[in-house]
Amino acid sequence: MWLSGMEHEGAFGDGKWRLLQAIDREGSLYAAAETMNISYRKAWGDINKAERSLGILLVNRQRGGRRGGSTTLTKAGKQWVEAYTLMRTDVEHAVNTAYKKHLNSISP
Amino acid sequence: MWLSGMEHEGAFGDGKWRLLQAIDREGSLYAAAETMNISYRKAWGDINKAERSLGILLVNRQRGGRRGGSTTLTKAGKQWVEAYTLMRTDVEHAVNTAYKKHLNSISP
DNA sequence: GTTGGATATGTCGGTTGTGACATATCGCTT
DNA sequence: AAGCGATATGTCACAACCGACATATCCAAC
Repeated sequence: MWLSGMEHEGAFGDGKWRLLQAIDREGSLYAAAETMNISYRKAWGDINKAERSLGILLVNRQRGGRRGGSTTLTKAGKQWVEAYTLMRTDVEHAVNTAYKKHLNSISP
Repeated sequence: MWLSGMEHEGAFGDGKWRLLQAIDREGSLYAAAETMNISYRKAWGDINKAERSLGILLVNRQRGGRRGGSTTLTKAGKQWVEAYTLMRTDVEHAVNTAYKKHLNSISP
């Protein structure tokens, strides 16, 4: 499952969803990218695209400082993750049910 | 919505679904491709991919003859279209409901 | 056996998406 | 002021996908 809009094609999906969760755990985009085995550049691009697509500020970015900086979820970001998680569960369940109901007996 | 499998990525979706319906109406792949404004080559490739992905013979192909040939849905093909249509309706409804329930109040 | 109109299929060039590389920037700490 | 470790961003090459073009093949009707 993923979301699209009129202007933004792959606005949000499970990849960005897991990335946001990793940011929440790690406290930085850099560390989150590492744990997901993707380049920092990609992670950064994904977050930006998600924010621009959704029109929601998902993360607080902190540059510089002793520890270089940090990235954390905004309140709206946490809300979004929570809501997406719930929707994802509902949809997954519905798809499973519909699949079993209609296609399971036909498709090998 | 569309279906994928372990080995086949875009196995079946609304495009192929509409193509099968067009074949059922027109009685030939050639005519179906025309009404959908896609090349015969693409339509042919799509049908083949769908059949190989699903492991189901969806159409009867008839080559040669006075009228050149024809393509019609097999019984299994009609069953598949019917089942996919039902599943599609269920999923669409569930997605709408889940979206309104969880995301509508958040996303602009 | 020739024709007509469809199916069948290889190939190739353009388009788009995606990630790696390189580099700039920031600000606390020392 | 120098260093460090993170964020920020332009660029570019490569892969993967997709459709257009070209061509071969089939067979009932005549």
